[in-house]
Amino acid sequence: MIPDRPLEVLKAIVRDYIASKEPVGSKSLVERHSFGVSAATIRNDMAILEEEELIVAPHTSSGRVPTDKGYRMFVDRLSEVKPLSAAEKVAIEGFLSKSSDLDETLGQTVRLLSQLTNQVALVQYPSLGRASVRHIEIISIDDKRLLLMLITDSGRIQQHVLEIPGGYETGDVERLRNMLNESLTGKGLAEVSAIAKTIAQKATGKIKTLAERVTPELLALVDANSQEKILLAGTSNLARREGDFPGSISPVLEAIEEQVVLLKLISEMQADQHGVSLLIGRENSVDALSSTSVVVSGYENQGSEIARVGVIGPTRMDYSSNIGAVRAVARYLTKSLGGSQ
Amino acid sequence: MIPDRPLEVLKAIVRDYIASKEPVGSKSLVERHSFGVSAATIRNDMAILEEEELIVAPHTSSGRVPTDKGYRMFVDRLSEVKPLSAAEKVAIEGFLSKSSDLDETLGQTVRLLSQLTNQVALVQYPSLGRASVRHIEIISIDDKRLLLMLITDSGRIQQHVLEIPGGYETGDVERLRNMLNESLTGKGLAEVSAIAKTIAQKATGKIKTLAERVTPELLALVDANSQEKILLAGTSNLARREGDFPGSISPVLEAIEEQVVLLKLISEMQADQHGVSLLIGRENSVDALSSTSVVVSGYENQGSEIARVGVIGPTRMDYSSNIGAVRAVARYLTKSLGGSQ
DNA sequence: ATTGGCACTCAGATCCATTGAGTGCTAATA
DNA sequence: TATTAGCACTCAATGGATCTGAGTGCCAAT
Repeated sequence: MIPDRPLEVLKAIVRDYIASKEPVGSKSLVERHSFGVSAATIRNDMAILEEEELIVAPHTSSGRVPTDKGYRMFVDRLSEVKPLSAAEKVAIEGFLSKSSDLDETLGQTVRLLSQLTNQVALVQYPSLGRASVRHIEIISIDDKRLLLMLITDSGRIQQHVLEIPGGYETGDVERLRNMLNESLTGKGLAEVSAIAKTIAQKATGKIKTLAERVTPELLALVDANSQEKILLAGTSNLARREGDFPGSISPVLEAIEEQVVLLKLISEMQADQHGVSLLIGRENSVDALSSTSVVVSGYENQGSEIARVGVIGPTRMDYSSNIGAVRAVARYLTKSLGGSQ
Repeated sequence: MIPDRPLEVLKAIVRDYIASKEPVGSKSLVERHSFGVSAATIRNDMAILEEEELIVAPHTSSGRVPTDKGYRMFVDRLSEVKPLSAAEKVAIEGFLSKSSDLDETLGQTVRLLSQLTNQVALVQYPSLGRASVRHIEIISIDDKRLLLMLITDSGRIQQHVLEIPGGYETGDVERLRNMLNESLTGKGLAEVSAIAKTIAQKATGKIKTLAERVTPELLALVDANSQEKILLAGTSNLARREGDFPGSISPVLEAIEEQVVLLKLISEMQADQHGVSLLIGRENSVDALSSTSVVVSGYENQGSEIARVGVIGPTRMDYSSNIGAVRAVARYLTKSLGGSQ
């Protein structure tokens, strides 16, 4: 319904605004781009865009600035994902091919992504919800303490130290471990709860009391710790973009530090056609983040999405590049996990 | 050499400046404090302080502001550590008595400290350097991968997943584990390198090749990963103090994100009489941190300091409270570790 | 050693005129 | 009907100019 040229104008406005931080006016627009029409015509087009709430003027008779809706239109219909440069690809390959350890891989990924985009990068740990048990380990640290570990098929390792009354021998612990592994390996985390209880019942004597001490902790690992977890990097990149935030950046930083909020945000996002999903400005429900945009993509293991990775930055960000970088990093991460997990 | 009253004046200047953010002048000084002398006399005293470079005037004929040297004098000779309120003590007790898991304890500690002080809090992981091996664990994740773990007597757990050629049985792995534990448990980390090599030599057949694969990784855990590690919390507290930094806060945030720099900083600090040590402003060598101060204290396990905990904030901070909070948290942390490690 | 008095300084607030990028509208044009 | 040139108008930003007041340094008197 909106004719073509006005849309082209919108595209130009978004690009110029991203580049210059200044509201862009009709004159500078015809100078920088060759529309083949006069500034007056562009002004007419801009009137249409303003009518549609795609752009807005910060004050009467100043240049225009894209609205959230304008950015949305831009990314959905007007922009192309910018492919990474060769150098960037090399950087990614080099970074991610190093390790087979999940913690390290994710840590590197998030740092890489923040460098690539100059934004705050985030990566979500594979959620325990859909994972299954690969291995359970119980280690005697000394006669009064055990280290309980849960390794899932996504490679995530959870551990917890717990205290027990003395008097157990290595054999006891080992027997319990074997029992747990036999019945739980391969099972989905959701099933662990029920199964673990029957184990505690089946056991006898010393082992039973030990099992009664251990299984609640195991459930706690599955349950309480199945709270998702997020890794952040490059927080200072936000501060560098200080001018892009009205007032102070401190509420923004606070909101980002609040993992729960972030997690809710990124898990509710639905991937679009590119496998990348984004929230622009007030599209998210967190007030403090009303002038930020979030770009995330899922990464996979064994063919299904296990968690998400992305960046968060000012609404006025370079969407083309950031979408490209997030998508690429997500792919490489998937590849890197698939190779070794 | 500096008479008493001028020092009292310095004390008042520091306090007023911390409270008001405004350079403080002679008149407001006599109003707020009862020195029993006139403003003119205070001015004379201030001239002495300025002579000694303890205070400075931002511009001719404005109020005075403490210099780094002035703050130093204040904390060393003029201020008392402010004891925590009862409520704060309760908060600390409640927080730290929960868990016996090192990761959790440190994570809680750093968040607690940042809330208590409204500053950026940091806690250093127990350094591996002085620690000894409590336990080594090798777990078969599947037939091609092992999880190698190193648990030290400070409670720190390091882990790494490594790939091995197939064809090993559980027994092989177990045997190697036992060998490693027998020779390494209780040994200092510095000795691990030498001992591990002899083990690889002593072993035979399958075990030998396995050992040859595993020991380098074990050394890597000890060595490369004995890079110290720091946990941060409350970064947004810095942003809230934005006005306290000349120019932008972003270089400050960058410097703080740079763990290496921070680590160097806090490990070089020497504890003073209170068990707390601090760097004020340019006393530290990092340029970006020239308008921040760092307050740290060591925490102990088995009677000797294993790492440090503290806060970092603007030079214009409330030293009395922050020193109190850091000291208290360090003590409780020591207690908490002593109880369960 | 302390004080009242006084001239002096200077950052910051307030006011005002100027500037210029940018707009909306209208009437002419293709 | 779409485009354009022209023009009056708006308003943020800029740059003096002026005023104000907190604060100083110094000196002579106590």
